[in-house]
Amino acid sequence: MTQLEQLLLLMKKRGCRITEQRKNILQVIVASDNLVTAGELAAALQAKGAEVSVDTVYRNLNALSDLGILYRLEKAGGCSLYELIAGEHKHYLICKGCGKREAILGCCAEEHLGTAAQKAGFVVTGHRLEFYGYCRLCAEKYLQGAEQHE
Amino acid sequence: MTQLEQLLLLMKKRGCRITEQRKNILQVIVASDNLVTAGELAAALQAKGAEVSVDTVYRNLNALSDLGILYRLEKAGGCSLYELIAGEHKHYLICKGCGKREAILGCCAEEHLGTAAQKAGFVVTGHRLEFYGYCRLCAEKYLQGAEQHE
DNA sequence: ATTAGTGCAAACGTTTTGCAACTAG
DNA sequence: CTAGTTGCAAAACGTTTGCACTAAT
Repeated sequence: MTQLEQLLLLMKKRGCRITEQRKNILQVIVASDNLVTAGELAAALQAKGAEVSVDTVYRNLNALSDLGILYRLEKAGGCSLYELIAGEHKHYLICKGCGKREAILGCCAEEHLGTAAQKAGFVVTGHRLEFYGYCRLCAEKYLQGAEQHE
Repeated sequence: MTQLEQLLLLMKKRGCRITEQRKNILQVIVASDNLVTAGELAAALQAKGAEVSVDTVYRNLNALSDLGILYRLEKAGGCSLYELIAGEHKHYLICKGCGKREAILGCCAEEHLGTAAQKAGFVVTGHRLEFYGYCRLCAEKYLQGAEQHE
């Protein structure tokens, strides 16, 4: 069973109907290394010849997020990233030059939880850790010794 | 010398003119625990009787970010948080119930850098670590044992 | 046949921009 | 004086929503 079939089955189990649009959307997500923005998704669908309106894209991304199938990661400029929750916990290197994302393994954040967070009576439901910078290719173009907190 | 005076001096040094609007904007930021959204800032300015148009607020927030005086933290729904870079490195607990932010001290992210990031030829210029959840008060309202990756 | 899902179009809220008037230096 | 800054208005952007229509079950 392919990953796509698995996802469709999961949606069906949760009471969702399987439409052509949903097949196409999930197919593109899977083909995009399980990580896309709404814009990329819409463009990929169009390139693919699959007619899916923008609002349907958003509605499905939200539905999939609500179902816990996608994880929504808000990004600069309001272009959220949507990632298939494949079970493993990931964080990203995000290139400020070309926008490329690269997953990094492991997570150092859990240790933090024991300390300040719970001490403040705060119930932590999730977290987010991203590194910003320049990938190998973009570093050549942009390197000027500048360093910013971001 | 107050923090406000320091900031104004810093802007002047960078070739910026000191206007009434800028004084007011910086004053509100300092008074807001060095952390505001554009919306909060505009509201606080109005409440204060300082007439500053929205676009001026945004232009200045961006200018201050470009100058490296403010750090812009993008948030869900496009309501960015702007934080004075006071030298110290901070991360936040962000309440999904009331939107309250609470700073947490220390940072575990640096250790991560040595590993995957640089190994991938990635030049890291900054990072971001936030914890999401519910503060003591909101936890009472929202607690249903639900846990989401976010 | 029933109801979830779709496309259209129009709206939303945040943020950005062109332009003419203003003002700090 | 003059370049930087402002306010206005209008637009851009990503995203959401109401509605009638379509299609999956």
